Amino acid sequence: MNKAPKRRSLPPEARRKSIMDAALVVFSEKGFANARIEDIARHAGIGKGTVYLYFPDKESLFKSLISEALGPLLMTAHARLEEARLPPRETLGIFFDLIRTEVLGTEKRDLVQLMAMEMRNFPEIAEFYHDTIIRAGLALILRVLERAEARGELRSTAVLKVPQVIFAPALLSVIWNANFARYGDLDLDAAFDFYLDTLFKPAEGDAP
Amino acid sequence: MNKAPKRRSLPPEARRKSIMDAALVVFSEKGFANARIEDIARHAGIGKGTVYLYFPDKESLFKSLISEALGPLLMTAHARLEEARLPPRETLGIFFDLIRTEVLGTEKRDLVQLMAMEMRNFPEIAEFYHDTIIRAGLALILRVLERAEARGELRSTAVLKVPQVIFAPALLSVIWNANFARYGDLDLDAAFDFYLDTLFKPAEGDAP
Amino acid sequence: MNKAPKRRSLPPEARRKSIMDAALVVFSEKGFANARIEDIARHAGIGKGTVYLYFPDKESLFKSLISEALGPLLMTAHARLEEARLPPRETLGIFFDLIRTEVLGTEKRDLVQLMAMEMRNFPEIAEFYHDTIIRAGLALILRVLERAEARGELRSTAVLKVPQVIFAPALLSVIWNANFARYGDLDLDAAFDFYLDTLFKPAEGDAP
Amino acid sequence: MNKAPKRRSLPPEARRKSIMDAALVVFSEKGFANARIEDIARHAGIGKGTVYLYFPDKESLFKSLISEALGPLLMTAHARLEEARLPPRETLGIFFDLIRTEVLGTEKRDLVQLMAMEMRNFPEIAEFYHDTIIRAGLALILRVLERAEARGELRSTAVLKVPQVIFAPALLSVIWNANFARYGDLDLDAAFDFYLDTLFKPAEGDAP
DNA sequence: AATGAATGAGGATTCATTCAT
DNA sequence: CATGAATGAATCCTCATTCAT
Repeated sequence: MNKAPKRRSLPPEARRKSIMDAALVVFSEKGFANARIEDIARHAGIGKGTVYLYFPDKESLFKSLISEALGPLLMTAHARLEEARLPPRETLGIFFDLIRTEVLGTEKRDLVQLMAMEMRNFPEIAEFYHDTIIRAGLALILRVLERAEARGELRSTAVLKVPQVIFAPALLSVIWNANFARYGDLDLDAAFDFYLDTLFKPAEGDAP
Repeated sequence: MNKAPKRRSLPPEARRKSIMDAALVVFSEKGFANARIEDIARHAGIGKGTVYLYFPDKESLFKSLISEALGPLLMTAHARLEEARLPPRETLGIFFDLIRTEVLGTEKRDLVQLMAMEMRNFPEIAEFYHDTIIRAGLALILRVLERAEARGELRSTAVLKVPQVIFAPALLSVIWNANFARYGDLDLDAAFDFYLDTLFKPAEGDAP
Repeated sequence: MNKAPKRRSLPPEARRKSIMDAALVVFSEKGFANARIEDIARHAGIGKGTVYLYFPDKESLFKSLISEALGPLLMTAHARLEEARLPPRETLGIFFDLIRTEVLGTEKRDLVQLMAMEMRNFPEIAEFYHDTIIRAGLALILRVLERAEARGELRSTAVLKVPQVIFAPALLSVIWNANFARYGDLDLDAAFDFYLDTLFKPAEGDAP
Repeated sequence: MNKAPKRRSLPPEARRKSIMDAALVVFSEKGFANARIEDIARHAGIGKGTVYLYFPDKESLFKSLISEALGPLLMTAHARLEEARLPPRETLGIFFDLIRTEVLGTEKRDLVQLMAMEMRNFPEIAEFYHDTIIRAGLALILRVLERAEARGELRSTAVLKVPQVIFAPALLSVIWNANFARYGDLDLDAAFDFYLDTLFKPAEGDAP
């Protein structure tokens, strides 16, 4: 005569994943402070208490979300860009494509937006993100730019002092779409094209 | 049923201002949700209840902060840029200077950061900001870019489809400095130089 | 060069009265707990602090209101009823008339309603009211009823055990009109007629 | 960011009931405005927050209290009086008995007192109460009185214009006992007897 | 393991009261 | 005398967290 039919579906790792998926949705929509654990649980189709079997508290859930999802990001990029020894312009083109398809085109976009919103409140996240992703990403980009400079293809050396600016359009896009989508989307392709068009001189030997 | 010490002082407008100043500090540091009215009051050197003599509630205080400080921003820019019929590149240079000195160099920087953080939670603010500042700002920039294009000075016409990208470095700077300042400031001058260098062709008749 | 034009109109006793008038209005409308001192002050056309020059606190104001207005009530009645040695039925008729014109027809009606509402929260008021008004009023009525009984005019001696019931229609009227006036007023005249018609037998020697 | 002991126990409907019981006690004692949710919780032997699991806010709790307890009141009366086609005097006698045993003799008495106190502040309650109870009650009584009149048993037809007066002794009793019990209870039996004795003529054919 | 009822710390807001002007 | 800006105690309500089932 069992009364509570105790669901027992997902294996633990999958359950953990489904909670993080739900958390991404809810945190993205409301921000950390306004997201209620109960909402996340409901989204994941589980009870409130269950969340605490997988994460010690709300903050941990949030931090896990950020680090586990954004961590692997650069791996791919790095590998793919380093191996192919393409001309800088093509390399950057591929990089932009990666950003577009691997981040902005997926729900990871929401994570980036979340980070921009909440980093201020979670310095450890900022630190983790900086040490793990930013630093490596900037180094990666910087190497490409320096190669371009070495080949005399860089139109302005100023960019070597702010490699971060390469990420500006992506950041802009995330923030714009999160807040102003209803007034018209931002044309990300145009933004990337603009960068590619202006950053590099035409390939050697092209028309003057 | 209460006691109550006392303290008379500031004229009402000054008091209101001092509350908004304190609010900017506290909201910037903690974000809207984590800022306690009592903190703001203490920062302003007044009692909790006094805040409510000047603002009906926490949200109003926040919104007033945003709208009263950012509202007048574009006025100046617009006036100054339109009157001076300078070449596009110079015009944009002045514009960047304005951003640097009037926004990023002042505490308004914190407001922009606050907006980027909280707009998601306050759609009315996003709307107000879009209608009041963004739209006008984009139109302003677009006119400059189109003038440049008409003069054949634009290196890539792609930017005409995303005038927002002109603001990307400023946004990046705000977010970077808010979160990663301790890892080294972002070189905003270099970013602006980079834009100016690559956006425009050398003036007509210059050396090839 | 005076800046504040310091009003200085009413003499102190009149000022005190005007505050109590305002208090009656506001307390009646909102009840003690929901009435704000500031509302009362505004009603009286004075500043908030001025109220405290005449009453030490909100509760005192309320109590003064009750006791000073209801206190003198019975004086009149007593005097008028005792002196005129009319038959009981006429005496009670006059008494009902007094209630109608001196209480229910004036703003004192609101005071009675206020009392019915707030006595529970102010036992001292209940005590004062009981000792000052109720006891005397019941004694007065009881004497009339006993005179009627002595003359063999009382239809039921049960009323001698609950003289309070003589006041029931007045109380009912106050509460009904305070809460249900919009659904139609209560016919107070009919209620008093009903009492007079049923309480007493027809005068001695009348037709069977 | 919180701790939390525990305690499991009552089934939900019982828990809800226990909160309403506690609420009746506390609201009756202090009135709506002065009752603290925490007091009610403590009375019910539960934590503050638990109240909010069963009622969205203080006002809802109060309104539920009123409507759920007083709503069913008339059902009984109506049924019992209509079915038994007794003479008017007996019918009214039964009605008074019902009031005495079903209302004044139970804690519902406190509810009536609460209503008399708070209706002013909650017009919706007044409306609900009027539409649900009062109207039906008055119609019920009126029918009895009219039957009496048709049978020539009514001593004064004035009562047909204020059937509310039939409830006056009950109301008086509630208010008296709530406020002046310590000075001696009101003799409710005498009051009802008085009404029954005077309202109706002796049954037809009795001695003159 | 999973649940959700129960808890109480935390923070927004109100308003009686004081007192500098 | 009069004023109303300033104060902070008091209370409602939310929601992260716990734990009996």
